[in-house]
Amino acid sequence: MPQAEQDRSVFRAIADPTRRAILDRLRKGPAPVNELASAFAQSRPAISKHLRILRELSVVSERRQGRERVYRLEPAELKDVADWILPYRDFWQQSLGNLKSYLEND
Amino acid sequence: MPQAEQDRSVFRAIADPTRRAILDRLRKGPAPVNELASAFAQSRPAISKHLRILRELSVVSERRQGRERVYRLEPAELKDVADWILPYRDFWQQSLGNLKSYLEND
DNA sequence: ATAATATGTAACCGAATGGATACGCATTAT
DNA sequence: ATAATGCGTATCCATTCGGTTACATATTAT
Repeated sequence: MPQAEQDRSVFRAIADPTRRAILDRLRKGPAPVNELASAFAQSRPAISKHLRILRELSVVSERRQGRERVYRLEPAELKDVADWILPYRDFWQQSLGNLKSYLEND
Repeated sequence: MPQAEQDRSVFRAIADPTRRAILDRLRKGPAPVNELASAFAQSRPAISKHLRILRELSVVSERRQGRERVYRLEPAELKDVADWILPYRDFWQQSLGNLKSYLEND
């Protein structure tokens, strides 16, 4: 039986906590690899692999500057996540509403 | 060297497309396992395993009803995802703004 | 009582994941 | 010209993942 078709969506990209931390860092502005890697206990090649995944999913872009590679956040693809989560918002707002009326009517 | 500490966050839960589809289905209302499983080509035990992961992360709850187990969406934990994605929204709104002014001023 | 139904779990398996180390290749410094 | 720096890639390895089939257990139907 064939495996489930590879899920190369941005949901996989943000499943890893290291990659989320990289993205969080890049929100403050572009950064070269060594700076990104210095924030983690892992080896630099490990960070390179994470960056590659983020690159391939277009969540970050890279531009060469001298011998450095400066990475920049490209959040457009993250919109898929925001769009997916959106309808669920109604649910926990509704739950909050239920709690509110429960507290008020009791 | 120890492996990365297990990421048992809801981000892992929604990384799998089958689990996202289960959650999407449950937005329409609670459902027993067989009904959930009938939507997929996979075996029922495979779905049971997905449900277990969602259960352990409190993204769904289960109540026994006769010999069925009815699963219900518990979206509170999904708020972590919504909270995480929120600051990125500013970025793509900003990008849209840049595009808009580019189009207008050219 | 027995059979059928609904579902979870155990055991197993191949592929993917995330890490490490070793190496190669540009680019910059000396 | 040579050394040092920055970073990607190749290879390897253990663990996790997502699937399967076989089985166990509880509930309902006959």
